[in-house]
Amino acid sequence: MTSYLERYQHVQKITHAIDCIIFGFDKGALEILLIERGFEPEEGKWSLAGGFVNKDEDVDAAAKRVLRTLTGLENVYLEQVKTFGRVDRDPVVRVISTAYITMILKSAYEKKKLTDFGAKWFPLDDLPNLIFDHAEMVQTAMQALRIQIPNTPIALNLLPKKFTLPQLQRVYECILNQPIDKRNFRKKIFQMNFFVKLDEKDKTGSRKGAYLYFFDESLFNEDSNFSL
Amino acid sequence: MTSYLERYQHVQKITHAIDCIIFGFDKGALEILLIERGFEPEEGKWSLAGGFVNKDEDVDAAAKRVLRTLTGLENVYLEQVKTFGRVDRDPVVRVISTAYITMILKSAYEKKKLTDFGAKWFPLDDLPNLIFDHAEMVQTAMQALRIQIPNTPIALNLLPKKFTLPQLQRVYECILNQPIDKRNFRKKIFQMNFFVKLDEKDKTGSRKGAYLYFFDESLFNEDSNFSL
DNA sequence: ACAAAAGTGTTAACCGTACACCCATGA
DNA sequence: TCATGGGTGTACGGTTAACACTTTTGT
Repeated sequence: MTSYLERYQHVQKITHAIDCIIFGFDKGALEILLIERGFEPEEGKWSLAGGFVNKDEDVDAAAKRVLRTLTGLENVYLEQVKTFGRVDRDPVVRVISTAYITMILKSAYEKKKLTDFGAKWFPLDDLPNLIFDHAEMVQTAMQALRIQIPNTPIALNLLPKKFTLPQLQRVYECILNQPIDKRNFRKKIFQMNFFVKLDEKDKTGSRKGAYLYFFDESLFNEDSNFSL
Repeated sequence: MTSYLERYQHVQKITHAIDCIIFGFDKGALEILLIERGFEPEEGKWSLAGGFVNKDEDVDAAAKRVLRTLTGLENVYLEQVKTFGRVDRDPVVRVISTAYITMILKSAYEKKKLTDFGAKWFPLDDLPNLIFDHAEMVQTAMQALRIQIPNTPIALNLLPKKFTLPQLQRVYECILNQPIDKRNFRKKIFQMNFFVKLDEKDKTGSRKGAYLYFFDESLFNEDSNFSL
């Protein structure tokens, strides 16, 4: 009987990458953070924020590391979307890449880091040419997002702790790419008891001002019937 | 400016595996095909059908190859579930593994191959101890399946081309793990025009016999409003 | 005073769900 | 004839979707 290690002797190893679809929300629109590629092939095109997985590093941890390096943020929302494994997806080197959806607060990251890395925000409906299969990764991420947001509160990661209902509705409209009826949207909010209304108003969006709300995690954990 | 290849010089490579959650349907119950592990560690436990991805092979192709080798079947339904990337998921060697849902017709595969590989069918509700994180893979696959089957016809891959409605209902009940009302189930079937009723009956399940149906792919492609 | 965004209820259509009996057949 | 599984329709309740006007306030 051959030993376990011997069985692995002949096995081929492959570079494993991660790529992050980093979503942000600003001025009423969804954006994605991209990095300009400074070398061939595909020089001048843009790419998702990515990196390679080290031998002694969890794949999820690699995604966190890339996020931290690029934005200075810890505890970012991260979710695996899919692994892209075509041999020719990178024309030069064989790389298998696992794509992650991530969401960051545009007010919170370290802007200097982004400029160091040549990163830039692009509105979702006006993306530049992307390298390799990164456009497909974005498509796949959007589909996954659209399926999930009616039943989980992940979209809240795009807004500050305190947010207004018009802001939240706008986030949903951007992700679903369709208008939502204001009254029906609020009706659903009010059916969930973990959206807590504050006495403060945010006046940046209108003269009248909109009430601020926050999402009570512990109430949500007791009764997580999320539906929007 | 460093060349592209130089940039990859230092990058660590990792063994990449695929593992297939192979579903089958037999005698009114869902089953999974497992392989007995004949070597340490975890000797005597069972594992999903897996294999390694070659350098010049698409990840999807590796999954197809494993399926073909094990069952002799081509054109099997295959769908990526998730990539499992913890450093310690295999205690001896670093292996990243992409899990696939697959469905095969229990009447169609080559039985001899299965015995050659030490493979065996297990009912879903009575699985043996699985190696590594394979139990988690099965869990994840079931969740993914349950979400998908109301809106896609993938569950039909578990049945022959011609099938009866009681059979199909049973498949849905097994995957969702709950009884379904017969009349409501049929009402939904009849709303979709791509389920075509034949004049033949299948008498293996009852004295009266149940009408056979088939799923018309081309009608489905025209109007794919699948809902069950 | 007016422009601009926030906030508020009701109704009709639709969909999901519950439910019980007859039918065909082989043993 | 009887036991077994196949086949059929309706009514209720809940959910979703459509819809218009008033309020607040800064300029």
